[in-house]
Amino acid sequence: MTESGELAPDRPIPSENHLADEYGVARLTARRTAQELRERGLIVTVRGKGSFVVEHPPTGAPADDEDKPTG
Amino acid sequence: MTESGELAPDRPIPSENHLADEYGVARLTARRTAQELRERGLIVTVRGKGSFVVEHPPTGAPADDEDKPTG
Amino acid sequence: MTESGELAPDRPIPSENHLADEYGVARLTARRTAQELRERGLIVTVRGKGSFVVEHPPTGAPADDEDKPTG
Amino acid sequence: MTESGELAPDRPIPSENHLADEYGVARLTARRTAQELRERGLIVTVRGKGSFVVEHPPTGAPADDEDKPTG
DNA sequence: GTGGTCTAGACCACT
DNA sequence: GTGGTCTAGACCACT
Repeated sequence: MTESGELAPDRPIPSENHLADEYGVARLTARRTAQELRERGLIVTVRGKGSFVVEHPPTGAPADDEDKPTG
Repeated sequence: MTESGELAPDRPIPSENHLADEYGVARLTARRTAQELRERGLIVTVRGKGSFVVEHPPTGAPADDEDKPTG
Repeated sequence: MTESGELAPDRPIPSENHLADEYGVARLTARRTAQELRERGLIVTVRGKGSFVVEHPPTGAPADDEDKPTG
Repeated sequence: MTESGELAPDRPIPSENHLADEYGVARLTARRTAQELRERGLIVTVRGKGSFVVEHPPTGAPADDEDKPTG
């Protein structure tokens, strides 16, 4: 999983500035990408620290969409 | 008034380092909190000594917002 | 008035990142400088836009230090 | 020169807090030690960064004691 | 051993 | 692509 520059668990992903710089995109674009990964549960973000790959990502239940069943 | 962890007049509040440690935040964040208490007149800060609770804090007139009524 | 690098009214001053880079200081330090100019009424700051020189700055009456003479 | 835990050129020396912790002395004591090394030209200190060992320390001319001869 | 201020660098809110 | 705020951690001023 880490052979071709992919991300490893418990390692910080490159910062928003770095990603923006690296891929020649706007910081907002980098931010949106991180936001999407976060919503999918693939990374967790800590203010002032960075974003980190989660070890066991969920298989399809984003935090914001979950619906507690009444029964 | 001091039974449940509340602050007592003329007693130093926990230091910035202690508060940062206690609440798991950076020292700068703890400093900002102290700064707010200072602006509200609730504590006074002495360099090299600590911050102290004032005995008779203002009842609702922060330095920048005060409005002297005419009547 | 703008010949030797001085600031012009209604023009943004260099960004915090630029100033930090220019003078070799941390961004927080550049921010503190801007904060002082703001408190003196020399610039106004708009989030996401920048800081701008005011046209008619106060002539010497900072909010906290002003002393109305009786005579 | 680096065999028994001694300091290496261009490497930061342990911080004041670390030294104080390591040797069980007060921070003030650690600070005074660093100050003496600084006065002897053995280390240079950068605010917010740390103190660094100089490569070619002077052989006996501390910065504060030097006397410019008039002749 | 406290509060004061700095470096470095991260994400956040907004335009 | 700006200003806002945070983490982490260094030395400084003072008592």
